[in-house]
Amino acid sequence: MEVKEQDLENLQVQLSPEEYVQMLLPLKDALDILSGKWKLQIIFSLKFGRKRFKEIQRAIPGISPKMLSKELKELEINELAQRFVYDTKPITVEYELTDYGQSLKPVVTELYKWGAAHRKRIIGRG
Amino acid sequence: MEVKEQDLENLQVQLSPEEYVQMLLPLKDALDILSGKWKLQIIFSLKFGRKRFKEIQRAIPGISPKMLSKELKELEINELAQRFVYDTKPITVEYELTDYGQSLKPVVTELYKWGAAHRKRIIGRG
DNA sequence: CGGCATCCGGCGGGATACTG
DNA sequence: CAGTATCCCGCCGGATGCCG
Repeated sequence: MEVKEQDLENLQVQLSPEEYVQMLLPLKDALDILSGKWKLQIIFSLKFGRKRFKEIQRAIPGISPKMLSKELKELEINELAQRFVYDTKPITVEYELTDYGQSLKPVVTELYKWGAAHRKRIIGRG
Repeated sequence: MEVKEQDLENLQVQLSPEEYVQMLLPLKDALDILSGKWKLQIIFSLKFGRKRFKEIQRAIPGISPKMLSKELKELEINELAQRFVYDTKPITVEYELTDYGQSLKPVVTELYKWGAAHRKRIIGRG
């Protein structure tokens, strides 16, 4: 089965249970890579250009060096971020989104937009 | 500080560290509600209409009743899903996205699209 | 059927200290 | 600076059983 993207928003056809499961696979793949507290925040913070390790850490309150290191490594493995080492004293390390990582911008942007709308909604109740 | 959405994609202005932190808040809010393995899968499975508890469970391989119940409750608290109980024998319970929950469709769609592209990329390597 | 209560084991991830 | 190593606690979440 193949579901065309333009049909996704308002799909009316009847699908079998197995077809539902099939349709979930791309979403699961994305979540396997991106879910968790930190990864999308890191990607967001790298959207605006190359950053040093400590800059990322400062940009994301609450993340420990251990977590940041682990998450960046996973982003590297999935070819979403790239690591650059400079032999200065002390050592300098920078991270940057790969072209492939840039392809996540629409995802992050949608999430950001929804979060912003949600904030307004919540604050509006005060 | 206020960042206009249309500037988000390719922001060039220099931001202070504090401004970066501020910009992350909407994303954090969204992640607080949506992050984790299951929530977006549940929302995805409800995109196509009202479903019974067991239907959702069948649509999402690997989720236990306990998890599903807990996650649905959290979606309810955040007014993203609504619960309908019917006094049949045995009892029937259905879930449906609220109008507010529907506002997540673009998020889920972007994630789905990215996941689909990622699948192709991975499979293409063999 | 759609849950909740209880038990329990594993590991995610914080805190702290250390290194090239 | 950019991490690693170690310790260790908490809670996430699976398995099972029960209930309206």
